[in-house]
Amino acid sequence: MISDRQAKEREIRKEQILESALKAFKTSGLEGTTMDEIAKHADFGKATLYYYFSSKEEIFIELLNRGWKTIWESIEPVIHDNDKPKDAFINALNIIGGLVRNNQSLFEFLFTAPQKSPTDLSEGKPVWKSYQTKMYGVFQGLIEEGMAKNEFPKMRTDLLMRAIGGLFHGLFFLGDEKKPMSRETMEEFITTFIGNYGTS
Amino acid sequence: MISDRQAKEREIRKEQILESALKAFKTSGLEGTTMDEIAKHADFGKATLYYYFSSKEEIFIELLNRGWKTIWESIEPVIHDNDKPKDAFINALNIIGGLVRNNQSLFEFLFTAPQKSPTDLSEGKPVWKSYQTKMYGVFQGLIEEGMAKNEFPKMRTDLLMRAIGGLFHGLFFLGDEKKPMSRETMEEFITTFIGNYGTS
DNA sequence: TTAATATTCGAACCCAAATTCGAAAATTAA
DNA sequence: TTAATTTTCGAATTTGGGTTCGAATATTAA
Repeated sequence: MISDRQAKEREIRKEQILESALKAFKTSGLEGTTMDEIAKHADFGKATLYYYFSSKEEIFIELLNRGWKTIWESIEPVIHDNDKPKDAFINALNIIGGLVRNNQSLFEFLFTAPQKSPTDLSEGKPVWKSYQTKMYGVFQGLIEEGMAKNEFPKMRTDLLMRAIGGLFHGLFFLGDEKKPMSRETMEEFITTFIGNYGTS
Repeated sequence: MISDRQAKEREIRKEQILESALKAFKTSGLEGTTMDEIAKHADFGKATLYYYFSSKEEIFIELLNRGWKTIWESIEPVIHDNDKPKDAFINALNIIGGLVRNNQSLFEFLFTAPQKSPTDLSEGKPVWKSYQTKMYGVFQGLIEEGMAKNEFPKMRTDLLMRAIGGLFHGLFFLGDEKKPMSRETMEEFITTFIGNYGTS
């Protein structure tokens, strides 16, 4: 037995825990955060966390899964709305930029944490990885089309990917201030570096 | 009493340990690496590590100190060898690129690890931080000069710094392959994105 | 060869943090 | 109101991993 409302409340509590984990991550890093810390933020007893998640790892996996799902579902529908690959590409970046702006901590976690996860003991690729892979695939495709149409400078696709990825990452996550970056600023930067988008 | 050769041997063993720590870091991340792991790589007993370093933290601090010192000392002498700030800037990047190419793991550690160090319990800024600060200062100066001379696109200095930093980072450290990047490729990329360096 | 010193390491020790237990409290169903 | 179920958490328990101890072993000095 489990009423509809109950399920909803349970979900809310899960989210509360996830947010708390994020706060903790922001100050203590991935390995550094403790269950106590999370519990404190969430205003639950430590033991209660285990009623909702089976382990600390599961909490972070869940954050990754939800986060990457969000990214993918925001990107996917608009990816083919443009004739020009470069437009599609920049739109997609802008969308992600919007998400980041809305929840800086979450996306910093998404883009930073999975680098060195000793978390690879689990079976099979985790869900979030597949979203990430799909996204990279789309971007790579757009770049290749874009190059074919001379909308991008011609260079090794993977390297251009890296460059743009690094650029994006630098804009949002480097530096001390970590102030959110306006859409205009970001767009200006990306286009400045990538080429003359919008000035045709 | 401690003979000259003895001191030298001791230094060699320290380096052996530092290298091992780096290997361990590469697979397990900063918090993830254990003293056992390091000891295994270094082919020493765990306890022996404490004969050479007083703690695990000290090992990584030492890596940071030596690494950033190397960077600074490679950059510093050539930073004023050019009339054009942009030339100086790109030269400096190339120099760092060369270092990275030579010891990818070390520099990945240098540029990645210090993000979230719960290691800030120690007294005063660590030595490496000062080198890092000096380096950023120099780069910032070059960018400002460069902008004044219209060698760089005019935009907020700090943002341009981030962008270039991200670009660099992306080129060397993003992607799965992590193949070293040739000087030519890197130079081509940086100049493609930053402007028309070399094609004047 | 012997004494002093430097180096190594297996075996504790210790502690922080993840996880589990068992029982209370709160909520829902009857 | 009572029984069943869901939720909470304080108090163990366990575990992994950093650090220390004390005794060997190796090296250097005399």
